[in-house]
Amino acid sequence: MSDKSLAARAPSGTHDVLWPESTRWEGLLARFADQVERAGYGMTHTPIFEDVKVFRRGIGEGSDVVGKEMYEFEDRGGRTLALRPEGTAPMVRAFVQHRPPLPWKAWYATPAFRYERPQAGRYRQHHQLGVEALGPSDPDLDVEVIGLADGYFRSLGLSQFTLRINSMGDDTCRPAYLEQLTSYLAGRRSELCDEHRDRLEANPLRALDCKRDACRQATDGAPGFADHLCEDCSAHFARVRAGLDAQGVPYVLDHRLVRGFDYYTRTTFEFGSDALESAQNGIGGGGRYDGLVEMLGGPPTPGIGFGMGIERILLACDAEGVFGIDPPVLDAFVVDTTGGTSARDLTATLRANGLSADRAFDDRSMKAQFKLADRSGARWVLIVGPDEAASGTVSLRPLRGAGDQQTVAVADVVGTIQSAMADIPGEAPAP
RNA sequence: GUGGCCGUAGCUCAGUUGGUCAGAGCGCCGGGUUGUGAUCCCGGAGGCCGCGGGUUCGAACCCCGUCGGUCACCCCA
Repeated sequence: MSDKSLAARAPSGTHDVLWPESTRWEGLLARFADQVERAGYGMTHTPIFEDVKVFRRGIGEGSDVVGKEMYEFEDRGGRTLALRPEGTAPMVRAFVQHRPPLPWKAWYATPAFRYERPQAGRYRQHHQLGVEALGPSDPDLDVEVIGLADGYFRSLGLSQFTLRINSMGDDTCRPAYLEQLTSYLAGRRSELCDEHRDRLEANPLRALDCKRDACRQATDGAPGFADHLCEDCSAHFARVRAGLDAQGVPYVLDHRLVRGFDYYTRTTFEFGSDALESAQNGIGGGGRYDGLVEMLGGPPTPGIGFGMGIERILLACDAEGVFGIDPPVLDAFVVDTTGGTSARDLTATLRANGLSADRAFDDRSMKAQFKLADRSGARWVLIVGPDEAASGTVSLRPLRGAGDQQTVAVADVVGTIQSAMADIPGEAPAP
């Protein structure tokens, strides 16, 4: 009995990742782990939900994410929890709780939840990869973190993306800048779009990032943060840019770059795909958050990190035609037309000897079994028909590449395949 | 959350101002004379046309609602 009112589909804004698409996810993860671990970052797991205060205090009450996008709920014990809307605050909370030695360099892969109107590239449950580096205030660390993101994207084959960077100053220079910006905008209050006219005092920075023409024009001559940094912030930012230049990491300065979380200080950056038509083209972003550890109850500890969205990276890869799905690969596929017992035992033997092997079930026709063998990407098909069964042999037929079909004794099957594979560079089975 | 567009077999889609229109390609399954896939040929299974109401003699095609997708805004990964 089917029940159409019970829609058998994932909730709005969520999605399943089936094979073989999932192989891309695995590849993405493996590549990321390889790159950041070579830079000294260690994999870190934190809970998928936290006390809601971790996000309220960390990301900021005024942010859209906290204000209207959190999956907040009360558990049976009356605790108010929230599914993590991003990765940094939980990581910093874990740091404050455990106080690992500095510098603490960690990476994560996690789902993130935000209640937004779904769109292509924007999901209510999406997945992020990221790193956090706590301890040093050294601008060279900024360069390292940004460079890791840039290098990772390039290693996937992506090239059509733009890195934008800005500095948002610190407690020393930000108040003065905000004052200047506010008074500048106040003078042009009537030119701003409705929304930002109302929010001018609450969050003047937002107007800089507005896409409407009205705000665009009104803010064209607005003072840029980069020109109003204090001495320390200015020197820091200069060193970051020099480092990126030295490492050949291309970027553009963007004084309109305003990130949505309250915890950012000094360096902020965003990677946007130029291959994606959609407005949802941000594939990664991050920045320094020198005050966040304190906000979450820890000792003054600078930090910087980035997060990137797996779904959007994949969309960008599709748009650029890179990092495609690897075809399935199997060492052997057993075709058995004698009832299946040979297939049963042969696959077990092959697997026990480190080879990958599969077979058909339900006693299908030889033609059907061969089609499955072909689809499996198997290098060899092991055929067991009446003749082989009677003589205790197996016919070994290469499905891909050169070679003739040969008949070998059952006892020699594993050895024959292993030695054949040893002749092919890079295809030797795991010991 | 606001506004626009869309929702037909597993996938991509065609369906004439509502009346044999429930279809195609791909995929899947089976067969092509008794042991060999990816090509080719033949055949087959699968949709109450997202769901629920309404209008009508009659709706996949019209109206309302709802769910989902998508685009822009918002915001971000």
